[in-house]
Amino acid sequence: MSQGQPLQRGALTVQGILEEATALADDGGLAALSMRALGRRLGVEGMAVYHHFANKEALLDALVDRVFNEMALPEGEDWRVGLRARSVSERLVLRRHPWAIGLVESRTAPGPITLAHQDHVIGYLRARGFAGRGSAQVLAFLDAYVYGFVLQELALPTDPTPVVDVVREHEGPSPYPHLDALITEVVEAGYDFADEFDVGLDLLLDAMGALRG
Amino acid sequence: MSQGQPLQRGALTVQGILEEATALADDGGLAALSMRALGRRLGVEGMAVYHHFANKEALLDALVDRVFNEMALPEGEDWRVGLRARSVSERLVLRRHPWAIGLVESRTAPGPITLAHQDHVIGYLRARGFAGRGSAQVLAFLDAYVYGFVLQELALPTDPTPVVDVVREHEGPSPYPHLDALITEVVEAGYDFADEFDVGLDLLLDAMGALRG
DNA sequence: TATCGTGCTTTACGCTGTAAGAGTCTCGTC
DNA sequence: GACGAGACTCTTACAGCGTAAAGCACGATA
Repeated sequence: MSQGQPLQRGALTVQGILEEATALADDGGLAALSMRALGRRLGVEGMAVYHHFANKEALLDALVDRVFNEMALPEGEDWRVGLRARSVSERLVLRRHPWAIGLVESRTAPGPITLAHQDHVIGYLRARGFAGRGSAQVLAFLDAYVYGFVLQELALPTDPTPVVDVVREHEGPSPYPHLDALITEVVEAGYDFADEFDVGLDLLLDAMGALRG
Repeated sequence: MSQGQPLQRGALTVQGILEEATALADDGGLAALSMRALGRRLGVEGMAVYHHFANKEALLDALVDRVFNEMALPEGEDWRVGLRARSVSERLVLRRHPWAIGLVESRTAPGPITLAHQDHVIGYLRARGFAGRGSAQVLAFLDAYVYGFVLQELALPTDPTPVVDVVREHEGPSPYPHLDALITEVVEAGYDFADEFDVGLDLLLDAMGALRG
């Protein structure tokens, strides 16, 4: 699967293609994942991939599905502990593959790995006192929080100084007085947005108790 | 701004371009928004747009920023009521422009409208007992929930029957027993995922009280 | 009237996904 | 061993993409 050297005939496998496609997207974003670039990386012409996937959409479907394989399943008796671990893992996986969350929006047919993952979580919750609808709600609300938080993290500039400059770049009264104050009080006091994930997660987990039984 | 008829020289404005670009993306998704298609809709060659926006990225930046104009700002004394109204509006706007949430991921420099919106919300929260960090947390957690929920809504198939078929399409024991049970108990009893938004939102708003003062 | 800048068009380049067809290699069967 | 059938890959081609560069036409200014 390494770059450049041509493969033996038949050495192109679905697994291998998915691995290289993931690596390609991880490195250069979704835009870098073209069929030709993927072929190049596999030591093959781009069109060769079409013998293993009907079209690019099918490849992307499989890619998204595969991401769920990396997410930890909830474990242990205490559902708060189990769900927290799963959510933490989910966030890390989505940060590792930033292209995945952008793809979710456009694909409406969950793959087998995704279904198996969700099936497991639902079963886990049902065994711990969450009734039918309650289990679905807990899964949906936690996922919503994780997806949304990661989305904000990805949109966060790696270097905040230009934004800070924009907020403060003015003469006379600031156009964004409250953001200005927030920067002074919080951001400049060593605030790390990533730390807030656990805070919000614990608040949400506490709230989920109301959906039990 | 209507389709087809050529414009007078100079009739192409930033506002007009943004309006048509939004309509184009609303209708056919982000993929339908090409510079040539946009020009066609404006009665102009695609390249003409480049006299008003440096490149497509700049256009997309402005599009995302403009979306924030449609979101209601929080109002009233009761912060729970004010925030709930804002979140409900935010969700509706994101559903109206499904392409917007996919764009957020890739743009790290918030525009002036976005900044003004956030500034207002932070000010609103500060005036109602949320200290520096607390106000930032409330905004982040609520947005995370709304973004993530809408993301799931957009990924939801408009017609769930094919997914139901996949879950149940088996001989012998179901590969997804808990999802199968969930469908029986909940989905087939007239479950509407959209209704869950308010449930989760109220739980989260209750939890936000802990960040006050 | 001559000049200039603005706003739009034209042309061109390298990229994209993928349809169609032409090889070529590997098998199972006789 | 010969042969037919598939499976697999490559080649070619097409329409569309973002956008650099240059050209053209008009209104305002000198």
